[in-house]
Amino acid sequence: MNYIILDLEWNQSSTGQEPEAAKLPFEIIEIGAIKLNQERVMVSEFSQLIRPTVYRRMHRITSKLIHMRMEELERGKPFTQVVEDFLRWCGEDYIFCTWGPLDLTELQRNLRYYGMAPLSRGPIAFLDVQKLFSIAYEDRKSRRALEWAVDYLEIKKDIPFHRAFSDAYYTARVLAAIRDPEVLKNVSYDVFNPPLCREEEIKVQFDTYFKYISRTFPDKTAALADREVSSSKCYLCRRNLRKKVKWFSPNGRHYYCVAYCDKHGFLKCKTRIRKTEDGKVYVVKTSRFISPEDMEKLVERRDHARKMHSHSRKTAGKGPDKAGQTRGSIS
DNA sequence: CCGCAGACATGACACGTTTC
DNA sequence: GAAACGTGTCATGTCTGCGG
Repeated sequence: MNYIILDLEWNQSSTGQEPEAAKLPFEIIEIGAIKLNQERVMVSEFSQLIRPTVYRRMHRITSKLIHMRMEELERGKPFTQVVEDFLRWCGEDYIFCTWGPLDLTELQRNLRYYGMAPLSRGPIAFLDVQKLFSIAYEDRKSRRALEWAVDYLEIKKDIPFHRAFSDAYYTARVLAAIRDPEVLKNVSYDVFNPPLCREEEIKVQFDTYFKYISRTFPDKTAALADREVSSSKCYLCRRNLRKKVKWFSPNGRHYYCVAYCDKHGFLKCKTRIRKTEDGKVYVVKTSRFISPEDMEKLVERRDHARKMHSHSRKTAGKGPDKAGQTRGSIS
């Protein structure tokens, strides 16, 4: 399997007034890519400018960043042709790799705008090299700028940043620098097209956690009522577990619970509600085993939310409530 | 019935980080 | 500038139980 390291440059409305802005907030103006083989050795490259059809002026911040002028883009080819060439160049057996989670979403949005065939019916597995860098060299959570990672790894900066090809090139260098093959197993999913039915749902086991991306539901209540969403299952035993800490939410967007498995210990589930473009919702649930200490920390976090809540009630008199601690009603 | 709180919900922000 | 994501705080609500 090859690695296709993809980077896009895009432009946006300079006024924010264009009616197209709702359909196409970002217009892709350049595609750059590097192909690595199975051994992560560079075997091919792709670089193409795109002649814009929507935004005829370069946004001032964009132009400052990518050092490109509209006149240069006139030499570009139409988006549809460039994408066709690009996908042909990609070949058959590959996985997309990008710096950060945005590029595949914007690529698909542009494809849809031009009425082209979608890359996929549902979610697309890809490697977010920005995330892999964090897993390999930092705390798994931080997200660094590409140049930061290049400096950290002492990769020679022989071409300027912020052009599609050069950023794809540097991203490929960072990917190739990651030694531990286990890190590459941390695949991400672009959910521009969420799963529409049970069969399309994503269930993946990673080294230290399990990820579930649900099909879409009409609303949040329906999503939280679903058995698969609300369950706390040991992903090693495949058994449903009894909850020690029931579902609670410190902020209304994330939900947590802790269950206990006789064989594997405390299992923490974290559920995030995501909105789709057409107003539906889907759920991303991750499960991981935690230590008894971390279990205590989570309980404290719940109780802290409770305390903050009641404290604000007291100090504010008849006034407003604070963030509650169990915003959901997952059973 | 009213007033008062606590518990439970939820949306609107602000901040900090990244992408272009 | 605009968008996305995570985190946290603030400003609104509703529901329920208790005492009067």
